[in-house]
Amino acid sequence: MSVTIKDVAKKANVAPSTVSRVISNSPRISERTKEKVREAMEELGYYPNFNARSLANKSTKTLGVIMPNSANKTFQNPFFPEVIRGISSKAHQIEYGIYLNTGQVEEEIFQDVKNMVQGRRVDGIILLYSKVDDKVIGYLREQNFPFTVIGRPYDESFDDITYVNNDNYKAAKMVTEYLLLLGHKKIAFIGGQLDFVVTVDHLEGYRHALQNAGIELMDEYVVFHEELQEGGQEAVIDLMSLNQRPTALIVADDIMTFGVMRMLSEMEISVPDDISVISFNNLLISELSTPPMTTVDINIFKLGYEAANCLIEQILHPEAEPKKVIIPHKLIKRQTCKSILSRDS
Amino acid sequence: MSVTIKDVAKKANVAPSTVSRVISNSPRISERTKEKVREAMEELGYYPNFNARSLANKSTKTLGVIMPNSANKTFQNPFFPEVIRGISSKAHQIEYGIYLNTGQVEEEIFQDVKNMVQGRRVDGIILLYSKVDDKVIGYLREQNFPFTVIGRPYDESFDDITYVNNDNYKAAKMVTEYLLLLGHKKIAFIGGQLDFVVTVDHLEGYRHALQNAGIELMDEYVVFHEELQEGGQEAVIDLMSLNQRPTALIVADDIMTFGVMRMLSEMEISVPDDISVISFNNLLISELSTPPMTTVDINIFKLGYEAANCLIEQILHPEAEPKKVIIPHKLIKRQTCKSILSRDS
DNA sequence: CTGAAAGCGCTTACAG
DNA sequence: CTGAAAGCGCTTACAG
Repeated sequence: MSVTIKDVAKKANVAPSTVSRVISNSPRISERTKEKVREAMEELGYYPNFNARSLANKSTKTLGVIMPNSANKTFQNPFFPEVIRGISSKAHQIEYGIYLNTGQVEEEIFQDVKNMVQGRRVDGIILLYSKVDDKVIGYLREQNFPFTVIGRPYDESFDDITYVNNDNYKAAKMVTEYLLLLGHKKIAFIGGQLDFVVTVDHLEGYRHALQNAGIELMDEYVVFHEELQEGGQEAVIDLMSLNQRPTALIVADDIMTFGVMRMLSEMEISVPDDISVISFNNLLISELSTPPMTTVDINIFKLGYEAANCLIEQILHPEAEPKKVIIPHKLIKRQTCKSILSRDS
Repeated sequence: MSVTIKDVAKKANVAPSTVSRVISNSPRISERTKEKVREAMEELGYYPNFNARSLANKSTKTLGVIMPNSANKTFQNPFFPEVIRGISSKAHQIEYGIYLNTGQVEEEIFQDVKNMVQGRRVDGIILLYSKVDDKVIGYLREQNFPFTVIGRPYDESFDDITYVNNDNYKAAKMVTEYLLLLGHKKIAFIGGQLDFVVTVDHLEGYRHALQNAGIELMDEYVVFHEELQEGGQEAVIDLMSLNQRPTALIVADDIMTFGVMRMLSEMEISVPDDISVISFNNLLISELSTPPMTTVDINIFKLGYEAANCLIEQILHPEAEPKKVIIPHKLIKRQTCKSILSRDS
């Protein structure tokens, strides 16, 4: 029922193979014939069938995008629409599409990836998360299937993996140093899920900054929470119940910070007068907290864009060297951090 | 290089057609043969090639999901991950995949849709938005391609369109009535983009509620803003500059409410003591505002789930009647609305 | 219950 | 510069 290459061929009085060559704009076809064929295509409203093309070509022109498990509330983090916007922006440029995978649990995701890869449903894969000991990464490597991860693969020995990341270690270190400069010594750290590599990196940065400043790390000051929203609130309760309340909080994610600030406000602890808060990501809504939060911009859009870029490179040049791209971060000072130097002196 | 049906056939000593039947679990194949073939598949690590299957089958087992234009900041609304989670949940059940489209501008989206449809890249389409006079809807209708829209198609004459929606008119009416009951008479309305059908419906509900209460609608109390975040803030400035300041605000979306509350706080107008605020959507983060916002839960997940459900129905039974599914909404009372009856008496 | 053959709609050596 | 033919990896009437 759909118009095929044959219909066009008949109409234009050429062979189907010629039509095919016109579609791919082969230089071996004369301009006159091209004209003729294009007219026929126009008149008949011809559109190439994607599956036929993919089958013959062994190329799907689509990128697989794997989200973290959707059972987790992290899924609703506006981080994802924004990375996807970045990916999609690059993909569009070169006329690739996006096949989105959102499994509920890890095993489901793993099976989906297998199907995508072996079933040749996509030409390459972008992993939107990077977890400690992730089966998916292992599988993709052993299949030698093009993929890039957003974040850093946990295992250092995986130096053949292309990834796009922020320097999360450095960002966390910088943030801690910033608080130290403001006179804070009791700095707590509210991290995300411990099996995400980013959490590990943040923690390291925090640790080293304290160490360099000669401040002992207090275990009670370091907490991790799975659920973004509730997590932030529980963390605050824990920390504020301590004898030695922290004077500053480093929070893994802006959304979590909303929970943190809300809880603080319920306890009538004022930000930044009583406590400073700083977080990561600079989501669009992060400037809408009251007061607007100080956070680290990680350029989410670019993370996505570059990931797509690297993946395409790999697909086109499978033999090229793996790339490691670091997207710069930037401290966005707003109103949740305050110097306490005056207090002490 | 990949294992094909032929390889399996050879290994299992049967014809390729038999292997194909085993894959589709045809009842006409004996259990013994099935066993044998499955073993061979297992040993060889066979996975069906998706494109070949789609081509022969004329079915891609994938759902196209069209997002609103990504140039707009609405794109980052956590509404989208949540609908997608709903869609994806249903899709997974029946082993369908999701092909995600995110054009930057309307024309691009329109072209993409054409390619998806004509190129048979997907079996059906879910539109995640519903705009006044949308070309895409017109096109899909005329192509007689299966699709469902989340929201309500603008043109009433399009009664052949399947959609999943909230009763946004009723929700807005209820919200207004709730504020009236609390004693508010000066109620302002901060709507979203006027070319989204949901905005139109909200406005109608607001209007009728006021009318029923015998309160004249003041034009200055009705504002619309495109950009979610800045929009909310500008709106507040406009409204608070009026001689007759409103005592209550109805805001189109929770994210916008963050902007609204932030601005109010800067003006040292206290919520809910000086002004009540109520909004729509009940995003996860909506309970993290300070104070936590009163909002209308629209069950975003279910909106997505049902949309996928309806679409699948259409794909499987093209002749079935179009469906109109209304997902119930629910007022979530938190802490941004306050009765002002005491004041007056 | 199973096989041989044609077909899905393209692409691409091979020939001329 | 163009065409005829084989092939991509499946499915599905048709036969037996």
